[in-house]
Amino acid sequence: MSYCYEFPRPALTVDCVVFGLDDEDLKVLLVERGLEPFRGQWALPGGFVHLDETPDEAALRELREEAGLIAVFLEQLYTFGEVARDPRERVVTVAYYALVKLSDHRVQAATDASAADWHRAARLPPLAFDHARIVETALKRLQGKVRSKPIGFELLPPKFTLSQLQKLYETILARPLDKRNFRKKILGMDLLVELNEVQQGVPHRAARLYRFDEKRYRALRKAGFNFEV
Amino acid sequence: MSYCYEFPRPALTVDCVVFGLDDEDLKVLLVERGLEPFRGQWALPGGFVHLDETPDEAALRELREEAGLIAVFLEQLYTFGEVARDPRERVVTVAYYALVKLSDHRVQAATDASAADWHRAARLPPLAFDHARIVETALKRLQGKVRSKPIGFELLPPKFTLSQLQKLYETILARPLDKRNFRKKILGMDLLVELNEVQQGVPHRAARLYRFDEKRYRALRKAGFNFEV
DNA sequence: CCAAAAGTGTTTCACTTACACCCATGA
DNA sequence: TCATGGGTGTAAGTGAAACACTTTTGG
Repeated sequence: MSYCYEFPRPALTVDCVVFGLDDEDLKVLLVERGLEPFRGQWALPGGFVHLDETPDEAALRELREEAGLIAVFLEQLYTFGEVARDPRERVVTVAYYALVKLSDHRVQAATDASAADWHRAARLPPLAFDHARIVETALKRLQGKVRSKPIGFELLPPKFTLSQLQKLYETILARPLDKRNFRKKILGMDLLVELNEVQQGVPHRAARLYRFDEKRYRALRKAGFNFEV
Repeated sequence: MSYCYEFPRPALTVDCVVFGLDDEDLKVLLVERGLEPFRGQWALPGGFVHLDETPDEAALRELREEAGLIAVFLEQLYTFGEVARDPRERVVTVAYYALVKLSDHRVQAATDASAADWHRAARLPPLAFDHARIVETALKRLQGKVRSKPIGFELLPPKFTLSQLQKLYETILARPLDKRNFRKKILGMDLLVELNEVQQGVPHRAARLYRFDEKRYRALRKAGFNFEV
């Protein structure tokens, strides 16, 4: 069976830049290509948009199929449509970026990708297609968004310390922040719940744990509050 | 002749939200549909992405063909891909927004649209497809962008008064601004060149004319300057 | 007791906001 | 001379940035 149209159509795909954060760095999830072109090279997880799904759904599905990831923060990034971005044929891709808690997800390389692994966002290997440019765009977007929306919490475990949070911002924004000013600002927003728990297993004074108060954020935002770091 | 593929493909289109500003209001360019579906209804200018052009190029081409517009500010907005957004078949559209100087462009209704006209952005007629949602998204984006980038000037004639500029921001942001503070802030940015000319043909004191200094903006931006209204 | 990170306030400066009157011009 | 918008400065408040030492804990 084949599908025929009066005019030629570009193929439509999705590609996902999945960010995770570990103790050292901001990471990006890459899969090793099993097929030509760019066989053996690293690429973003992604694939074709089916007729019965939206691009959003296609992105979620690909993340599930290629990396076993579910229920992550996902946002459309940009649509890349250079005529020659795929050497085989005309392919337009809707790019997404996603945030996952690395603490949850040890990635299992899944069915249609031969391997999936996390790479330091700051030092990625050469990527297939125009994926390097997509990652670059995603990083910029993340840097902007993380300052104006509390999406950074998607990268942390549910309970975290203020130092972890600060390090997150320092890592993503690639600049140091003042500890006292940071804590003042964050705590002043009244978005964190102070837990009666402390960090475990550290070889020094244990820090207090906090959690992000999602409901409170929604309430404040309704009342005109604007998150800004 | 027809084009056959192993798997079915969504059609890919572009749609443009073109903003213009006249003495009263922010306007959006709409075309009247000559064909089913939604025949006779207003819609955004747009059309199919050809195989030999990028979505950006397709958007520029459609603007030229449908409205006789050229060389405008154009930026990709978002890709809309709801499965049922077109009742005929699966169509994914890459939406753009554009800014034009209404002073230049009296729109000529062009070839493949039966009519094109400007409508108040705040009170649009019912639109075909999901175009109302696209316009809504474009308006929000414009409101954000106009504050963080000096794109508002694209809506004004090359020479303009500070009152015109202020009115532009008040119109787009839909809130009043303080005259003295506005002038202080804008002039303090050192982005406007004070011309030795004044407004003509007004029945009261003529205001001084300014122009936006594009080169200066690029230089300042390189040096870390951030436009913010 | 030492190393390592946690936790904590104050001052300074820049920027934002609020606010009201006189001026120039054409009709 | 009148109506209409053009043009101007100051004071108060708010938020950002700079900055260093003490505390707690495990090893």
